[in-house]
Order: sequence, then C-alpha cells, then structure tokens
Amino acid sequence: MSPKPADPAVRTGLIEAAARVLAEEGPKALTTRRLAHEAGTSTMAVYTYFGSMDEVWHAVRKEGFARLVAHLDATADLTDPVAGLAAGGAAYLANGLANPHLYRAMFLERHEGPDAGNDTFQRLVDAVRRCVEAGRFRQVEPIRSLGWAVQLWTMRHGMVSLAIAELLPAEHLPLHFADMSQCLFVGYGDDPEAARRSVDLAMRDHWPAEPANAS
Amino acid sequence: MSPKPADPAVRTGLIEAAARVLAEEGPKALTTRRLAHEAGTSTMAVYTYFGSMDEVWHAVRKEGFARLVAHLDATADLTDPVAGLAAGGAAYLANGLANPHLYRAMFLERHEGPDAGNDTFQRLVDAVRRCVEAGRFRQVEPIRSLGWAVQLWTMRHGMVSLAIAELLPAEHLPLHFADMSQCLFVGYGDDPEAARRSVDLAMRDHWPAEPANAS
DNA sequence: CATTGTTACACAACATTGTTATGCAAACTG
DNA sequence: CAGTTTGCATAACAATGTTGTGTAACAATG
Repeated sequence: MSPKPADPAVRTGLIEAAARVLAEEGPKALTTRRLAHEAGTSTMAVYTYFGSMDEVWHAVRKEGFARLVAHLDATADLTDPVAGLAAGGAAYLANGLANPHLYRAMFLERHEGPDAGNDTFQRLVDAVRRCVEAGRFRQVEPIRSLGWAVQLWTMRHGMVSLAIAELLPAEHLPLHFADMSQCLFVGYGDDPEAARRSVDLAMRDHWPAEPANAS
Repeated sequence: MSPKPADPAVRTGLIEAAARVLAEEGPKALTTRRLAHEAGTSTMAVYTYFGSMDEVWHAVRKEGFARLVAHLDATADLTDPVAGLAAGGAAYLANGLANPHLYRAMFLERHEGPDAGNDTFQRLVDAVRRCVEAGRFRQVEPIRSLGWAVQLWTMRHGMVSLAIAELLPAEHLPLHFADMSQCLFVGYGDDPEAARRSVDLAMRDHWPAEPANAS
C-alpha cells in the first residue's frame, strides 16, 4: 500500500538550485522549467515537493534566513558588547551585499504567509539588552530599549536596501555605517568616548574583509 | 505627409490608470491588457506611447517622484531648520506609507535606466546644509555633512521599507522616527536640548494627521 | 513470488503574460 | 480631392505558471 517514497534529496536539490539561479541570474531567471532543468528533473517535481512556485520562494527565503543566522553567529564573540553590536551590523551588511537577490526576496517583498525573519531581530534585541546590562547603554524602560533595536535594524536594513538598489555606492558604506552606529551608540549611552572606541574596534578588526558568500 | 497626431491625453490617461491600478491592487494587477482596458483603449496604445511595459513603469516612477517632491514642498516652511528637517522626514514617511506599491517601484526595485530619485536626495542635502549654516549642526568638512544626509535618508528609507514589508507595525513608526531623529540630531550638533525641542516641535505640529494621499 | 494499490514524475495541454504582425480608418499634406 | 503616414483595434506568437494524463517504481499483502 505504500507507494514510491519521496526522495528528500530531490527537494533539497531543488532548493539549492533555486538559490543558485537566484543568486547568479536574479529573480526573473527563476522559472519552473529552468528550475526543473537545473535540478535535473521535470516541472512536476516542483509541484510534488512544493505546491506552487510561491512555496518555492518561501523555502528559498527560509534557507536565506538560516544562512543569515549562521553568518551572524559566526561573528567573533567580543567581550565588548557594544563592539559586538557593531560587528553584528557589519556582518548583516556584508551578508546582504553579498546576496542582493536573496536579501530582496527575504526583506523587500511582501508575502502572504507569516515569514519569520523575526528570529534575527530577536538577536538584535538581545544584543542591545546585553549592552544595557553591561552598563554601556542607559537603563531605560524596556519599550525604549526595544526601540533602540528597531532603530538599529532600520539603519542596517536601510543601508542594505539603498545599496542593493544601487542608490548608494557600496564603497562608502562602511564609513556611513561606522559614523551612524557611533552617533546612535553615543546617544544610547553616557560615555561618548567609550562608544567611539567600541565602534573603532569593531570596524578595525571585524569588518568582513571580502563580501562573505552565504554558503 | 503628417498623419494622425498622437493625443497626449491618452498618454497621461495611461499613466494615471497605471498609477491607480498599482495603488489599488498592486504590481501583479498592472498588466498590459488591464492597463489598456482601464484607460479605455487597446494594448497597442501602450506600445505607441511607451515602447514597452518597462517604459510604463519608468513613467510611473517619474510621476511618483513628482508627487513626492510636491508632497515634500508642501511641508510648512519652518523657521527652525532642524524642525524643518524632521518635518520633511515625517512627510517622506507619510508619503511612503500612503503609497506603498509606488514607493516600492520607486526605491525598492532595481532598474536599468538611470532613474533620478536623486532630486529628493538633493533636497535633503540642502536641508542639512541649512542646519549647518544656522549653527545648529557642527561645521564639518562637506563630505561629512553629506554623510549626515545619507544617514537621514537611510533612516527614512529603512523605516518606510520595513513598514511596507509589514515587518514593523506602522502605528509605532512616529515614535521610532522621533526618537531616532532626535538621537541623530543631538549627535550632529552641540546643543542637545535644542535638538530635542526642534524634534518635539516638528512632531507636535507637523506630523501629517492622516496618511497624505499622493494626489 | 505475484498482485495490487499508491505515489513520483515525464509529457503534454491550458490560461495568461508581454510583445509583435496585420489591417484599417483618420488626418494632415500636396 | 488623392496620397501617405500614423494611431490603434484585432489577432497571432513565445514564454510563463499551473493542471491533466499516463507510466513506472515501490511497498504491502495474499
């Protein structure tokens, strides 16, 4: 009574192929036929493992979030929480710039299904809380420190978005990021000089040398 | 030898119809046939007045930029340049939130042709320079004050983008915007209390009561 | 081991997209 | 008024996502 079992390798192969085509040739190239051909199968496989092309995109985004989280976790675990915050931002930027099409699919398009990118935001909230607990940021009501996390996400997302849309030249991005981070961190804490040093530290030692490929 | 002249009303009608369909039903609904039907003509008209659907999108973006500029110019001409900067940001946010699909087409998608959204950026640069000249922001080398404009654009664009993607609830946006603006302005100048007052003034009196429709 | 039922998926058909022929009527030129 | 040039309605075409149709493979059962 049990039929031919679904091969999970086919599914992962489809996702990998989709991610590869998306990264190399952009969203217009990611069609059913192209995807099937790239994965060495037929279009029907797409519809057995995913119900529709939308589901394929959903899976690709999920994969992208996993890669982003891995990338963020790979940042050096600095003892200075403020420097760690800056380093995390730098990693976020590098990841977005290295995978523009994927970033666009993850954060720039509207989808129906509840897409959890919020996991990465939670990390940001935690990182901010660590700065507060270490006495580097002012002790404020939680709603306000959560607002700081929102502001930092706004900065990161805004810079990546503008750079991806080629509205900002990517080569000046590190400078803008450092200046803006510093300005915000100074505002969040009571020791401007310490904030400055933390950002300098993060930018000097932990800015990804080359755009990290999201493997 | 001169034939039937092209009616400019048809062209503007097509652009208006395109903008309307885009605003009401999103980019997926903006198809050639739908557009032609909506404008009371046939698909061929689209190809006589615009060479392709891409050109239609280009025209829609151009229209969107014109509306945005008009919207920004409609902000009260405050004597306080810092408050004016904040009010301009509020207008930018309101415009983006009121026309999410249009904003997406203008700033969130990549296009080949050189699309000038830079006119609005120039206004931002000028507004920052006015603050410097009024002594409200520190006197720094031009490259650095231009960086401030980039930072402010990053903030505005980041907030609109996150809100449009429904990653941030829109109701808290004014609060985040005010806090972040204040933080940055304090960092740019030497008088924190004055910066605070300017932002309060702008938010109290010049936050658009209801999302301004980009008419 | 043969049978049988179920499932993966290759192949081909269908609706809808942007775009391109085709044709015709209108309007300006002479 | 004749001629020609252009706007645009109609219909055809390639490529898209999706859905039938059929077949082969696999597991369970006798």
